[in-house]
Amino acid sequence: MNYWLVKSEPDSFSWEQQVKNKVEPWTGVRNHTAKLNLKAMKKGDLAFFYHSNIGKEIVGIVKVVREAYPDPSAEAGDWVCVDMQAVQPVPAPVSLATIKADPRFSDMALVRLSRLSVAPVSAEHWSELCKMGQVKIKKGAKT
DNA sequence: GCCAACGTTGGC
DNA sequence: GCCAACGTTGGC
Repeated sequence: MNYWLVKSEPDSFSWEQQVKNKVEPWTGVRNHTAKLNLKAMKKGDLAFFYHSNIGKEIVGIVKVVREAYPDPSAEAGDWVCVDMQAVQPVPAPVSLATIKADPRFSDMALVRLSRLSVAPVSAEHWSELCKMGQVKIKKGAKT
């Protein structure tokens, strides 16, 4: 089981839409590093849903329900997407400013590679961020 | 709206 | 194959 963080601009696709649609293909990744991360995702992996640009905070948790397959939105190239399912919201959204201010997270990909839209999260960071977000762990969301 | 970081493109 | 120029992303 691995943990991830995926970014989306709420203007194009928001957490609210993810919740409404329940399962949504995570398309549009056009960065090779991000693509590698998508390919490394396994069914059942969990990911933080992060709002970039507007909000700049972790607002929810999603689960990988379908592993990498060719991105139908790509006109050319071997880009991939996965299907994400909304699991639960983060009751107390954790902002980028908060994460940056905490030395514990100084080596997080989110901090170091601000432009990477699909990034890995260590188990330690995951459980710590869940605590900070006052996330009540549901089934399948083991720490 | 500006700027820094990063990726991509194109000339050599 | 190197590197400068340019475009895009995302934080501020």
